[in-house]
Amino acid sequence: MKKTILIFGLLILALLLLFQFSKYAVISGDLDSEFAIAIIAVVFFFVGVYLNKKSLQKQQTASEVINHQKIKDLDISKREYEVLVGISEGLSNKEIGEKLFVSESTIKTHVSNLLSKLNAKRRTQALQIAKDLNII
Amino acid sequence: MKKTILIFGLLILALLLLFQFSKYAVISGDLDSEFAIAIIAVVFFFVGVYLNKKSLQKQQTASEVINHQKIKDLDISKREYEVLVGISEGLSNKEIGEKLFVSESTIKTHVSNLLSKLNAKRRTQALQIAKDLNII
DNA sequence: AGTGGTTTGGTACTTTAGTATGACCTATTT
DNA sequence: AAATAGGTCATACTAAAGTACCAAACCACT
Repeated sequence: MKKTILIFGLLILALLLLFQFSKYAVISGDLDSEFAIAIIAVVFFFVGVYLNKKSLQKQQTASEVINHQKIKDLDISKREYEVLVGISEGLSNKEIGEKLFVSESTIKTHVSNLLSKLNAKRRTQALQIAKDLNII
Repeated sequence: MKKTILIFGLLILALLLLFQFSKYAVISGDLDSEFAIAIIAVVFFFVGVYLNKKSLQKQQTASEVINHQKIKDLDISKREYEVLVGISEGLSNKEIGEKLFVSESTIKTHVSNLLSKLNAKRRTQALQIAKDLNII
């Protein structure tokens, strides 16, 4: 938040400087007035694009970026998370085992632990919960 | 696509008119030059915001709106789709049956048909495929 | 060197999921 | 009226998924 305010302040300052600079450049005859206006138009156009992108980005991060902190809070280990990813790819326990080079038994253990940590009864429910928590 | 080009054309035209108008307004003394520049800056700022929003919207609609046509193409019936939604909510066959007021057997039939229509081996894979096709 | 957490893996078991098949009912279409 | 498509349900079966419990190996850390 503080960072945002700082960036905004600097931006406004820069724009005012550009404004004043182009005004004096035109007065002193170094710059064509139409050209100066065109520069200002282009600059403000991109400022609009930039600010809009920034504000939209923030809305997205809330629902699309995975929440690593939540994973830690739930005590989900790296291996368990890899298994969760395998589940989300629609793989069977056997296929996940082949992907991670371990036995199906191991995957079953991980899945079972994962389900209790996510408070889910089935792998499909685990997916739904994981999506809700933005950890997948 | 044609609509987009039309809007862009009209936009550029309007901007050029604004440009010319403000220039003559300044020359004729009806308008202060700094004020005119400020108007242009503001207008271009919002043009930037608008265009950016438009372009980002299109990227989202492609991946977030469900594709009803695809559902028809895959011959997925209303009931089967309801079952698919149940699966995506992490429900068991029995729970889906209770939700839709039919027996578990019926759900099993629907699921089985759904899997073959989606070319999936498991319900989790069906979810992954359904998301890929934007039908869920 | 021992402790704790993770990973691995097995056995034995219960529960869901999924397949195959057949049957019946009901709209809709031909 | 007969065919068609969708929905319903059952039985019987196979295949996954999931639970419980145990045990060994590994790594990081003190």
